[in-house]
Amino acid sequence: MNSPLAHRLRSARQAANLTQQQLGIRLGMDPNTASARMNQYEKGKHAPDYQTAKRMADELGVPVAYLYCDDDMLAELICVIAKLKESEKAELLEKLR
Amino acid sequence: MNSPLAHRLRSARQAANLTQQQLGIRLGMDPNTASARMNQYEKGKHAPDYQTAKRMADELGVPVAYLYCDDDMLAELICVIAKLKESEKAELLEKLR
DNA sequence: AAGAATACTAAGTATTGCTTAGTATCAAAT
DNA sequence: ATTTGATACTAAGCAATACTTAGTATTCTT
Repeated sequence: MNSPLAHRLRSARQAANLTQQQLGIRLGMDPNTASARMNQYEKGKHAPDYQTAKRMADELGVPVAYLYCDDDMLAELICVIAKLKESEKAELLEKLR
Repeated sequence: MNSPLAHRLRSARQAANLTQQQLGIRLGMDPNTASARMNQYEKGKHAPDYQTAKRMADELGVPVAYLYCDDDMLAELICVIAKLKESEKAELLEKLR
């Protein structure tokens, strides 16, 4: 089993309409290495450390947990739920348990 | 910002009533190194690769995304939602968007 | 077809995790 | 109170992995 981060990253980056290099630069990477690094993450060749993954998630407007979620439906739910207000999340949690 | 994995791992392991070594052995680690490795993950000294995190999550009965979730309420929601049937998850997703 | 932009890759170097070999801490028993 | 056993934890060297470099491949635009 390999990490879902590669595919989730790609789909979120494309949804945000950014190139691999553009995204890397926004994350604070050296412009000379941003392209190669981001491509390696997106092709699943290497894995970013957590801090980098968190910055990617923030920049792309998805929860960081989304990048690591191996279940497609749960991944979608994570994205939708993250957009709720705190009070709505609390309410949903109450209802579910 | 440092990884939430350390704390999430600890709470899930304690909930499962396992020692660090016991859990490591169940994940297929060499019994001689299981204790040190698991402790390093739990103290946040080192980060496991995804495959190891996935095995930890499976063994502890939580979704792997939970280990990487930096938002407490969302983390709880992830655990609760993962226990729903597929049809119930689909229904919830429909309702939320 | 040419040029520019984007995506991708091999290989060496830098960094990080894993193993080893212990020490620290706590609980239970004597 | 001391010993014993179980659990938690740590430093340091070795092994594995990510990052940088220097490009090539592909796609898009004109």
